[in-house]
Amino acid sequence: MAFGKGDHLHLIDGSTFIFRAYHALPPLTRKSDGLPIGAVAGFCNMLLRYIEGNNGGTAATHLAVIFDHAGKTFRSDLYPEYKANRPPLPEDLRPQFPLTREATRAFNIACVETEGFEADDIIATLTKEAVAAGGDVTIISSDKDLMQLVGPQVQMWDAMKDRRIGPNEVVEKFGVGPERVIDVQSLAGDSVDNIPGAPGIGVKTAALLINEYGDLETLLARAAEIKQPKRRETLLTKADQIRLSRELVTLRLDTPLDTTLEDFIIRTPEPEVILGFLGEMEFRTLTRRLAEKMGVEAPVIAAAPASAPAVGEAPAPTPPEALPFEAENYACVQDIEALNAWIARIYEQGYVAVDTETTSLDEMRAELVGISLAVAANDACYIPLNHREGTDDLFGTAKRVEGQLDPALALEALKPMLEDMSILKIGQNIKYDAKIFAMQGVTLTNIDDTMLMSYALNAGKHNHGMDVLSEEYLAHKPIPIKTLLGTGKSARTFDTVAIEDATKYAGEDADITLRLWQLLRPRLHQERVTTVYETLERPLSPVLAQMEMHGIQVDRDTLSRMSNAFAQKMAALEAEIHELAGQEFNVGSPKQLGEILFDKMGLTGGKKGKTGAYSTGADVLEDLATEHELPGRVLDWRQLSKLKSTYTDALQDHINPDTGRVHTSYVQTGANTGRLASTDPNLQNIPIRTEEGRRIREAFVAGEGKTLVSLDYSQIELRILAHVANLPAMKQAFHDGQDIHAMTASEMFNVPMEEMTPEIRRSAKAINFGVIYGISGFGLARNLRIPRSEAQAFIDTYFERFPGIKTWMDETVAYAKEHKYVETLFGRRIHTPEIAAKGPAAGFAKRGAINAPIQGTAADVIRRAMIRMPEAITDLPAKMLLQVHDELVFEVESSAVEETIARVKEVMENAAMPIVALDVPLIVEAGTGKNWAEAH
DNA sequence: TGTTTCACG
DNA sequence: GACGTACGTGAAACAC
Repeated sequence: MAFGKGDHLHLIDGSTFIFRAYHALPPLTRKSDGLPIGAVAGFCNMLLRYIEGNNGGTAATHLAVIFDHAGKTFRSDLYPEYKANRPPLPEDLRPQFPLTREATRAFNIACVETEGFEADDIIATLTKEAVAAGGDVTIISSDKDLMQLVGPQVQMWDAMKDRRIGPNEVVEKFGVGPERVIDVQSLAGDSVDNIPGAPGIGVKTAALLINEYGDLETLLARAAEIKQPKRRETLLTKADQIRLSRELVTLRLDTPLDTTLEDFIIRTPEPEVILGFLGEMEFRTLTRRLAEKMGVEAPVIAAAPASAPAVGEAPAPTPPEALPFEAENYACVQDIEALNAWIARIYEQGYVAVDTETTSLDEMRAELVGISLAVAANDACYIPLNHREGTDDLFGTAKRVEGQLDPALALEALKPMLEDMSILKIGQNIKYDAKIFAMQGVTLTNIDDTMLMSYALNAGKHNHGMDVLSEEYLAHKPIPIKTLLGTGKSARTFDTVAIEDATKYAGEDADITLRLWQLLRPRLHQERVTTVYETLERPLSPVLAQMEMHGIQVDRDTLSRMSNAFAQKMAALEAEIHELAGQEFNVGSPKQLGEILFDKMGLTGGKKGKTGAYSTGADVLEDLATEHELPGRVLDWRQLSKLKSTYTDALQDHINPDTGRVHTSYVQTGANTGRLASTDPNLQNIPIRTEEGRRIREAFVAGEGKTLVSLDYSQIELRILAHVANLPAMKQAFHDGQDIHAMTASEMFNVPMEEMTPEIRRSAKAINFGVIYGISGFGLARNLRIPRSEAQAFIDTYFERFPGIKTWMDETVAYAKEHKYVETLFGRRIHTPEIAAKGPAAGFAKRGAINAPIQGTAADVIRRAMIRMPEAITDLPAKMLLQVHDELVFEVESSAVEETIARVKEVMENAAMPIVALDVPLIVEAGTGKNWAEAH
């Protein structure tokens, strides 16, 4: 295809990139052989940033990087002094030039240079060609010499300053439009390039003259008319010099080239090639970043020096030494000199394990008691800040323990290090510590989290708390916190722990964290889950921290009124139940209820399980409701009891007195599939399915002048199923925007869509969900309350009509059996150690293996959306507050609701891209209101 | 501390 | 052939 109208050529001025990179970065050298590579690193970084969208807001169809050729150019022949007073090339830059060419080619970008010409001439020639062909051009450079090329089809883009250069910017710079830039430059000359111009005339005067006379030739011809004697004299006597200058500054439009515009068509980089090159250069961060971008595993690169990691580079952990723990080795930091010495050591090393000790697990109410740091095994310290004497006086003001650093002073000293992007802060569940620090005005940046590493590595194998990890990986049982604080009613808070004990405990926590990091970091690579950790875990942690700290406003009065109403209704029901039972008993006790129902009243039903107690679950009571009035009343009572105790009562206790809001905690490692869990309180199970329960959502409100906006994925798990199991009929239905359950029903029962009844649709819906859960005849039968044989017949029909399902399920189970794990589309691994089990456990493991890739992929999708969200809405008065698996809730200034919805939708619907291109569209639906009931 | 129940996706 | 069973969570109350 010939280059032409509609095409857009981007020309990157390679020299600008190289010099900028060289001067912007410290003189980095390759670890293995000392080769200077700072400019190459910066160059690659800039190319990557360009690829990531720092391109002037215009997408290129064609792209090339243009370089200056080494050696003399035709300009030196014209004027030997041309560029003669340039400073010599730095020694360590010269060997990097060929490497930048190699880098460009490794990115699969065309690379152009021509002997005897400058990059600017090539750019000019290519620009002319592209314009003649009817295309558009963006020149990525800030070089003023290129401004003469700007025109209706040609713009420049200053990538460093993120600034477009069009005709207006040219006028700003030269006082004339692009077409007269050459004339002005010819007069004004250029000291950097050593172009003589007209002595005594600068850009200002030159522009003045050109604007007055129209162009350079006219000016020179009519120079005698100029009033100012000096200017007149100069123009008359230096006309030759000015014309020479014009030749020097005029870019050549006829540079010989052995490539054509078509050669510059955009090409995707080959992962092996570009990652190979970056690996060879030993650019670890860049390799990782690009590998993530391309959705492939980064190759392992030799360890970087532990002493001086490059900016933004996560240093490679040194191999762990199986040293026994020596708690008595931990230092207690009690003066500023000692603290500063630790900070200096951390700067030297480039990374540190951090842990905070506080008075509460609720970060929003916790007070900072102390901080521990570890730089190596057995090399840790504890900084006590707010330890108090154990005994409160009558006013609750216990005395501060002597010999502690002033907290403000200590934090002031630590803050620069904690906020320094070049120092890696390692934590175990570091979201907690980040929030504690945030309350102190310190923003923890550049973090690693051993808990999240374990989650990426081991989801499904074991939990990821420090105790488990320490025993699993370090064969060391940490000091139980119980031994310091006690349990139950007599439990103390950490601030009353003796500093000596606290030092051992806190020092150990930091020590363990550091050792875990040393072990787990390299395993991410070995187990091929670096991408999961880097793209789905590490960046989510700060996003969650922000959401949790914002919290959501909850109206206490609304809840309180509901509680009272529920209490009254419950009392009435209770009396009725006792009446029906003929005796008083604890309605909330399943055991007592079972005895009343089955022993006393003789209703039919069975015992259950190891405890031998009657089962009185909702399904059982619903069946019994046809025989007797009592079970129905109990169901009503239970519903109210649940709503009151779990929601209307408990939520009030969770309203933070300072903020008036409820701050949940998301557990990133809570669900093996990649889903989040929400605790203290759980805001992911606020009622909605019954009208009475749904009203609890009315208590979740937007602030003054704000609106709650809820956006949720429509049928995301079924869409993912359609994609992974490759179900053409279902994919088509999603493309057509059909009612998916009705479509399934129509397909299964041969009922035309127009004749669909709610009853048939309901069955199909149950089967659709059943499939996601690893369908079984028994389960479906119970759910639909139909005979098992009938349920099995449904399933058989389903598998017949959607043949991809069975194949996919079998393949998935086989994969799990072979690998002992399954994967989401994004590479998240969920281990299935039980898959080989015999007996009932086998069924569980099978269904889990089938469900995990679907639920997990959906979880990955919304995670990706959440990670991108802060930047997408950064300029809007909108805050992301809650996540409920397939729903995100925002609080937005009412005037910005529409814009927010548009932006959020965009991010959510495209969240799988570019790593995964689903065969079905992801659709997001939005709702708004003053409260969550209205918004959902 | 373990079990049962039930709220959500 | 029997086992038992829909997937993933958290919180509250009861029972021991």
